[in-house]
Amino acid sequence: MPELPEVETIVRGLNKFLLGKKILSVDSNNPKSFPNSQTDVDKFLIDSTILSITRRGKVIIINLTNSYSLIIHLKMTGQLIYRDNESSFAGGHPNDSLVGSLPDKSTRVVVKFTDSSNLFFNDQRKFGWVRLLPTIEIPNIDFFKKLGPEPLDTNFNWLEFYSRLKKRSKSSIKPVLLDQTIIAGIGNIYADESLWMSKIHPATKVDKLSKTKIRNLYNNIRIILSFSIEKGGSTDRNYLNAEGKKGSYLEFANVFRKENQPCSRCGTTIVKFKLYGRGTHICPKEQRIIK
DNA sequence: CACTTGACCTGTCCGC
DNA sequence: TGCGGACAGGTCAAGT
Repeated sequence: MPELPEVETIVRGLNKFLLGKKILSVDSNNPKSFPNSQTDVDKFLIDSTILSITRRGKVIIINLTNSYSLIIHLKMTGQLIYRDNESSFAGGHPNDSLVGSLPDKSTRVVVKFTDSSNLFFNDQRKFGWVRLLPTIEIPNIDFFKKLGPEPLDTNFNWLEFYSRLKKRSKSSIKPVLLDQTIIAGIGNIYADESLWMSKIHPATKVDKLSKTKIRNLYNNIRIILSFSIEKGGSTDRNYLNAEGKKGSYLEFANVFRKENQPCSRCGTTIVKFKLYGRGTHICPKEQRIIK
């Protein structure tokens, strides 16, 4: 589900609400969603305080005052929703949200704070997870050790993007963009959107792309991710921000979920097909495979 | 090794 | 209305 802009939006929201809150309890009904034991919870979570909340790729990191952290991967359908008390959901337009009162049947983990506010981890498909780690060990876990650079980092320049892509010169560009070890944070929506903007067919082999094309793709990835953050991310089905509200990027999307609609640049009908198991959207006129 | 497919889950939608 | 199948924003593991 959530890609970089959605996760970034959630992290910004959590930073508004959670800093300085003290944990009263953590409960889970599914060991896959939260594998740590009650002993760990008692020892490392109860009475600790939220120090900071950050993001790396699509992973959320909640740092606690006792040198432990909660790391959270939302995968396809995960949500992290803050409620300051049970009645707070009464406000807000129904169209702004996809959830009613919490917890509900998709709730996998509940973090209660001493001021009676709650953080709910909802996850329909149970792919996502929350886990507790010593803060200092985070960079050492496999996922983070292998994770590629942040596309919006000011130190990440197009030449680095170019050299990282070249490590996969024989494979198609789309699965390379989705490979988190090459570049962090891009998922199916923003891969399709950036390839459309760059007029590149997603099945084009990396070694068929010119330096100019790759530089252009690098620029477009950064433009699209930044723009989506401004719009609060994309709500396709399940995504909600920390306040339980939708993002509006898809109203501005050019190809994702736009099949059978005209291309905004040339009017050709947008086509959807399956590529390496992922739904893929292109303008068939402008995005051609270079042989 | 590098690429590709299936598995992990639940829910919804679409066609018959 | 019921039922089967396809599909869904992500990653792994296991094939080839």
